[in-house]
Amino acid sequence: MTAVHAGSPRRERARAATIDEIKQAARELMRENGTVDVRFADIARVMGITPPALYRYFADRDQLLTALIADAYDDLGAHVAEARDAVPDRDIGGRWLAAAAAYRQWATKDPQQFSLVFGLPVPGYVAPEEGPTTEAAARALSQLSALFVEAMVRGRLRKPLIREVDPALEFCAHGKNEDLGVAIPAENFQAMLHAWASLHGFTSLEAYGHFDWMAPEARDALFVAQVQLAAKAAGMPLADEPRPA
Amino acid sequence: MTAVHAGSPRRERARAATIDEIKQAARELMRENGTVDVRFADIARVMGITPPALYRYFADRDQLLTALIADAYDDLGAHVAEARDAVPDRDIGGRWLAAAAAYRQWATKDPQQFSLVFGLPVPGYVAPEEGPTTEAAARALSQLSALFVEAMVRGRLRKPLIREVDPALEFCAHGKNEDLGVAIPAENFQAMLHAWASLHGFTSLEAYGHFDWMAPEARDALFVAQVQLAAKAAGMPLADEPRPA
DNA sequence: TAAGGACAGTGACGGTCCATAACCAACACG
DNA sequence: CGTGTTGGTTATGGACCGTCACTGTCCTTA
Repeated sequence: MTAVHAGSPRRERARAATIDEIKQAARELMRENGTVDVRFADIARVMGITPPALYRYFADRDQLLTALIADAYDDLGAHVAEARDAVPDRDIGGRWLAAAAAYRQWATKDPQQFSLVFGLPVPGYVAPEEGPTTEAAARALSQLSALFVEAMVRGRLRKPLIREVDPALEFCAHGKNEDLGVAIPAENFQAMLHAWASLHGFTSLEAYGHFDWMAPEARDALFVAQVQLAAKAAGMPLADEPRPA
Repeated sequence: MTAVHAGSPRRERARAATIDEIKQAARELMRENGTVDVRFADIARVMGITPPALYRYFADRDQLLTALIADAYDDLGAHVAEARDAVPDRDIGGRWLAAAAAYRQWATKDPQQFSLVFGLPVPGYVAPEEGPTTEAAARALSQLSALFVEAMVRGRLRKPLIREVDPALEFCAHGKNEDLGVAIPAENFQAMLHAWASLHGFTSLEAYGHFDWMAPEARDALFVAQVQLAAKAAGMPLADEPRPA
C-alpha cells in the first residue's frame, strides 16, 4: 500500500487522475445532499465501480476526508489570493475587501467544504499534527495575513483602534513574526486576528443559515460594513489613501 | 405514539425523567468522544436498556437531535443571561463583557453542543421551520440583543463607528424592532450584528481549535480585546461611564 | 518475446448501526 | 377483575464500512 515504487509515469498519471475523480465525486455528492458525510457506496456508484475498489486509493474514509480538507484549504487560499490579486497593489483596502469577499463567497457557495475546514474537527482526521491539513491551513490563512504584511512593508499600516496588548499575546505575535518575515507590531497583529475573527464570524453565521431572516441585499450590506469596520479598527487603509505623514 | 392522552401524572413524570435521562446520556457521550454523532446503542448501554426501547421516546435519531439542539439553545441563553445579570444594571459594558465571556465559555467547554447549534445544519433536523429549534434560537439570541435594548432605553447607546446603513438593512432593522419592543436605530442594529458576528467568529475559531497555537493567556487577552473592540465600535459604553451629554 | 510481478477491480463476507415488527410484563382505570 | 395503554424485550431486515481471496491487465525485465 502506498508503494514507494514510483512505478511507471503512465500508471502514476492514471492513478492521480482516479484519485482526483474520487475526490471530485465526493465533493459533488457532499454538495448534493448538503452533508459532510460521504458514502463510499455512492462514490463508487457515481464512478461506475464497486466500493472496495476505492480502498486502493484511500486506506480509510478518514484518509479521504483528510485529503478533502487539505484540498479545501488550498482551494480557499487560491480563491482568496486570486480575488485579492485582481485589485491593484496600491489599493490595500480594496485588496482586503476583495479577499474578504472571496472568503465569504467561497463559504456560502459550498457550506459543506467550509464546514469541512472550519467545522467541528472529528477525532481521527485531525490527528496528523503537522500533517497535510495543518500545512494547507497555514498556506490558506497566510493569504489573509499577507495583506497586513503588504500594508506594513509599504508603511501604510496605521495604529489600530485597540492599542493595549497583553504580554502573552505580544509574545505570540513575536513568534509568528518570524514566520511572516516582517515584524508586524503586536497591536496590529492583534488587530489582524480581530479582523479574521470578525470576517469568519459573519461568514460562518451566514453560511449556516443564521442570517436567513435577512434579505440578500441586507446581508451584502451588512458584510461590507463588517469588513470595513474590521479594516478601520485594524489600521488598514480603507480607501486608496496616500501614506500618512 | 406521542399520545395526547395526558395519562396519569405519575407516568407523565416518569416519562419526562426518562426523556431527560436519554438526552443527558447523549450529551455525555458526545462530550466523551468529541463528536456530534450519537449511537443509540451506546445511549441504551449507558442506561442499561436495549436500543429499541429508545424509540418509545424519540421516533427518530433526528428527533433526538432536534430536542438536543433546542436544549442547547436554551442552555446557551440561560448561561448568557445568568452571567450578564450577575453584573449590576448600570454597568452596561460589564454586562456585555460578561455575556460575551459566557458565550465563549459555553462554546469552548462543550464544542459539540456549540457545533450542534451553530454548525452545518444537517438536512432533516433543520426542516421544522418555526419548530422548537427556531424558537429556542430566538430566545437565546435575544439574550444578547437585550443588552442593546437596555443601553437604548437608558439612553446610553452612542453612535457606532460605522454610521452608513444600507436601505435594505435599515428595512430589516425596522422589522426586527417590532420584536424587540424598542426602536433601536438602524446603525446600532447593524453594529449589534457586527458585535455578534465578531464574538461568534472568535468563539467559533477557538472552540474548533484554530487558536491552539496561542497560549491560553494570549487567547484570553485576545478575546477581551476583541469584545472591547466590538463594544467600542457598536457605541456601547465600555467602562461604567456616566451618560453622555 | 515470454515470464513474472505490480496494480485495478470484483464478489463474498463479517461487523456495526439504525429502524421495525412481534411479543410480553406491569400498571392504571372502569 | 379484565382491558387497554405503556415500557420493555428478542428477532429481524437493511445500509454501510472495511477485509479477504481471487481474477484480469498492463508494465517491466530477462
